[in-house]
Amino acid sequence: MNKNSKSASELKASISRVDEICKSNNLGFTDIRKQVFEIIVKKNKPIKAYEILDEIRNISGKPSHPPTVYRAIDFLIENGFVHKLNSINSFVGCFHPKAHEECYFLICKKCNLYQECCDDSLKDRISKTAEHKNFLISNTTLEIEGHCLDCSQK
Amino acid sequence: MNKNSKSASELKASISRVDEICKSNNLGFTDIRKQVFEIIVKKNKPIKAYEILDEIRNISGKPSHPPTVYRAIDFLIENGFVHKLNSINSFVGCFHPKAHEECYFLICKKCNLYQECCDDSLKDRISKTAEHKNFLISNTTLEIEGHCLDCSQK
DNA sequence: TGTTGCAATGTTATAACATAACATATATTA
DNA sequence: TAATATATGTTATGTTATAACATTGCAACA
Repeated sequence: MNKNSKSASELKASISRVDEICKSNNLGFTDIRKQVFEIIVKKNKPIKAYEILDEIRNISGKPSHPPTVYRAIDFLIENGFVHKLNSINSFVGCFHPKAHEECYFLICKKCNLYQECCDDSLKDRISKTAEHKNFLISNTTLEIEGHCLDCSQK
Repeated sequence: MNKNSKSASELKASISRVDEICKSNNLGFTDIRKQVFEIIVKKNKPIKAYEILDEIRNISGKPSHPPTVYRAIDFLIENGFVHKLNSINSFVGCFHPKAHEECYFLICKKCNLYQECCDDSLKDRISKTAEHKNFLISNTTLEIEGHCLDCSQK
């Protein structure tokens, strides 16, 4: 058992949390969206759209197409359940949806593990700079690539 | 005349600065690399690889292929003359090559203008957090999308 | 003065990532 | 039940990027 796999209960909790949010916000957490979310969260590493597509095909045995996956991803991102890592064209689940707007990521190039972080002082620093330049932020990408402790020791 | 265009002298200065750096570091600033750099700098907005390719084809009248452009871009990025904006798959010239390792970008979604910024306190904040998590940074992507003053007033 | 080695470029093909456009289904409700 | 809205299916294609191998040009040096 891989150290990155989430326990069944963590996984279930994560899904039901999103389920709750959708219910109370009147968002359709459809089967496809749920399945895509589950695949992303289960992997617990950045996953690519076409990997998700393959998973779906394997699971269902039926044909499935890119737009299906991208639409589900769009929904999940729009509602803060998933983030896109632009530097590696991959997606990760968000473990505290609606709890923040901005976050940043540490991504290990070797083992591919990532950490999602929130840091108010960093967030403040960024907004202050933007403000100072009279810039109105709509979204921020902050991705730090490198090596995690384990991998840098090897 | 567009407010974003660089004056001929600024452009020339930018190119000769890179030229100098290449000479003193024994890097081959070949015709193609120079041409790609010039196209990027001249545009003064984020430019896409295939736009560069089109430019080259227009200028030379000869066939030209993606690898040509991507190789030149790789060289320019490796040596800090150009940055990639991951959030919009585009490239921008760096106006203070070798003067820094990390920088961040404000990108206006409307007019597509960008600002490159260096902010030591922000940089410190980021390295401290990474350090705290025993993470060894190799490169950072920090891109802020939104609206610049002009565009948010319109 | 070959010829060897290397860095850069040319060329073909294809991989990887993402969306447009239109058809169909499903659910709600006027 | 017709109208509307939301979601999904399907085909095709657009966009971004690289693999793989051939060729060129030039410098080192035997």
